[in-house]
Amino acid sequence: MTLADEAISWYDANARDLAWRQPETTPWGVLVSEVMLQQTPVVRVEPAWRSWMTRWPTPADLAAEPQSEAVRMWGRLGYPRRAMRLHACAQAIVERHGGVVPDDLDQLLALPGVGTYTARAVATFAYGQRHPVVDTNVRRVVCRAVEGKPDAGPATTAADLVAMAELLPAEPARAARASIAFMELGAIVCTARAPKCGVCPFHDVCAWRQTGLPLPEGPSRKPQRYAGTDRQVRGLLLEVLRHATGPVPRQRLDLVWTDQVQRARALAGLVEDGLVEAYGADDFVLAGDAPPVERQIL
DNA sequence: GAGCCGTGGAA
DNA sequence: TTTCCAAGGCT
Repeated sequence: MTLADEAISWYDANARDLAWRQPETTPWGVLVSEVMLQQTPVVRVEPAWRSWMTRWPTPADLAAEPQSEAVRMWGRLGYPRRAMRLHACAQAIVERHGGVVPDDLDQLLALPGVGTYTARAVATFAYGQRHPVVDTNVRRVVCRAVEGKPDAGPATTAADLVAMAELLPAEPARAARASIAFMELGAIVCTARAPKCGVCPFHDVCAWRQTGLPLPEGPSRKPQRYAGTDRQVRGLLLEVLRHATGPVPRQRLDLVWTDQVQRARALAGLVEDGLVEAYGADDFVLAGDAPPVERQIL
């Protein structure tokens, strides 16, 4: 039994029954799930994914609506630029690919919000192609089981893809299964903290385990604080604009944060990113939300 | 390549 | 309370 075989057997018996894993899920559904799962836990993604797919079952459905609706529907999943890019992605799919999610890796990579991981995930999980799919879970599992190190370094690069490629079965369908199995293993067994080695299918062959589960040496990555940062302020500003039905006066936005300098910087950043638009002299809206100016003046 | 980009739940 | 972490992407 290879590592991949072990992982697949374990996955067959232990995989979570997630909504986007149903056989009827479309490539668009897979793509939406992958974007939503970027840095957001499964438990929060599931209801959002269902709502999203019900409202916009195809890329064309989403592309036909303003970006602001995508950002609203995104709700509090976090990193709302993903909603903006997913909307742009839907438009690109309509314009470049006739509304069909492409199955070519390079064409996927060219889509907004689709990077190395997501492109490979869609090509593999939606189209059954044979590609190494390396996310943070796979990196951690391979790093521990194969290399015997407690945690993978910060950089995910070509080396990670090569390492995983060497573990993949030859047959595409099985290779895809191996990738999802490694991911699942990292998500629910070989977790970042308190790994459940007792139920791990790699228990007897894990290099990390055989060397005594050494702890990570030195300080891990820098703690990325949140409180008091521009990100928090952006979040507060966007939360107001998401719930607005019309242009929001600057004075209303002034209430969310006392530091005027930081507040202005955060708002300017949102505008520059394309999430927010100035409306008239002193109002703001979610980008794409602007009512016709004529109607406003009349 | 380091830093930035949201949010919430668990330890 | 604070810290850490969650299927990354982009500059």
